[in-house]
Amino acid sequence: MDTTQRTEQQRSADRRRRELLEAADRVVLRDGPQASMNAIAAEAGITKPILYRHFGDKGGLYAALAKRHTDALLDSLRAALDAPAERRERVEATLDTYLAAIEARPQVYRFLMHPAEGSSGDQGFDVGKHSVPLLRRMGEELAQVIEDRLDLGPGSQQLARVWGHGIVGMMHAAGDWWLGERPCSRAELVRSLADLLWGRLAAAGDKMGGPGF
Amino acid sequence: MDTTQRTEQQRSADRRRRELLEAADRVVLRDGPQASMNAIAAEAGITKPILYRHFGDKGGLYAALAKRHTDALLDSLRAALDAPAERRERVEATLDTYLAAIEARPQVYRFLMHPAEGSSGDQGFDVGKHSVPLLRRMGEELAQVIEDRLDLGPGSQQLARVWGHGIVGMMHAAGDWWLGERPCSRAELVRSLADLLWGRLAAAGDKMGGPGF
DNA sequence: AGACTCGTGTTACCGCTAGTAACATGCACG
DNA sequence: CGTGCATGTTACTAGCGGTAACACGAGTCT
Repeated sequence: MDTTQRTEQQRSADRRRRELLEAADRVVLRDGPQASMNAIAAEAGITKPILYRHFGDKGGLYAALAKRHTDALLDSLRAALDAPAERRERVEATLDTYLAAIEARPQVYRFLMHPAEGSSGDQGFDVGKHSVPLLRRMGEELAQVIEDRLDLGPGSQQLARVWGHGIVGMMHAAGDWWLGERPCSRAELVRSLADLLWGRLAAAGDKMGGPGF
Repeated sequence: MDTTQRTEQQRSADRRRRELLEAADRVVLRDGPQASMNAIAAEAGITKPILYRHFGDKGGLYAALAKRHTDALLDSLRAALDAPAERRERVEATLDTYLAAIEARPQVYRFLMHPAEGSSGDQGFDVGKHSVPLLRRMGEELAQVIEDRLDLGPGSQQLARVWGHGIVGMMHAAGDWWLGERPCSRAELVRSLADLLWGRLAAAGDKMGGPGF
């Protein structure tokens, strides 16, 4: 009875937890990254302390919420990355998948990327410790794929990690800028970025005299 | 006399403004991005409303403070970008300059990159509107250099802008990750990133059967 | 001289936030 | 029946960004 009861309660708690996360999701979709704990609690039809009992603090709620979307996005990216096609096509598909995701749900994207966690405490503040986990996870994941699939010679592991984080950062910054200004279509952006990764920067000729950029 | 008086007052106000900015600088260096207006006012030996009379709101103070460091960093980057050397060397010098800067003053860097402006208001929240200005400025600047110096054929302006923001994002993300984990020396990181930009990703061979990444 | 303005500074407050303590209620187990 | 235990509430703290209202000193006009 003890174990059954326990699982029963556990399941109930998990269900409640999921409900709360969905409510939080709705609020974030509506209000963006500044969604307050009060607003989320109200949306869920309860009050703050319950939220805190479930998630500890705002960071905990943020982490749980972020994990959902991050996992979902990473699944899509993995699928694009593992599709049966040429390397260039895969890269383009992956870029396009990411860009389509941030285009479809910009509010969620903002929440994930710019949590705006400026609260008290955190006096020590180790640099990079509170950095956005989505970018890091994408970077590490991509690094793994690169290392697994590419023959990079000696020092391949470190090279792959640098590239993983670098490419993810490129995708992120370009996407952020593109989302704000919409200077071109998604396909054009994808193609331009892939061209950059394919070495067109180094291959391009100088425009005028002297050594070009 | 009116004009003289006016300039006198203006100079006095400017001096005070600079003093306040330096105090803010000190606090940010000490407390990181969560530096509060109260703390900055206390450091400057005054109280909050004066700060607000000078800078309007926290965003104004942030903007003024950011402009200083951003301008300084951009000057360094321009210098590295304009040095008389081969393209690859310039790229490496620029990357190294940026990384050296964030390595030397990580707190300031965090303040510039992650301002954590989560306050009230801003209900509308247009995506990308409040994005980090340093990254954008660096991206635009780099885009200009690329467009000026490289022969990219048709659509060169858009391509240059995409690349500018993409490269800056790559540099930023890789630098952020590197600063947190320190997995290698600065020189190694610079070399790896330059290799990425030079197309080694596309040139690398597959490791096992089937089409590689 | 006296009144008037203006920049500089203060205290005391508002509304908001994250987070918590203390108290109430329902429900299963001995 | 009473005893835990989870769930829920109200009411609070401390601190934030931001502001209104008041006070003082210096220069100016009549």
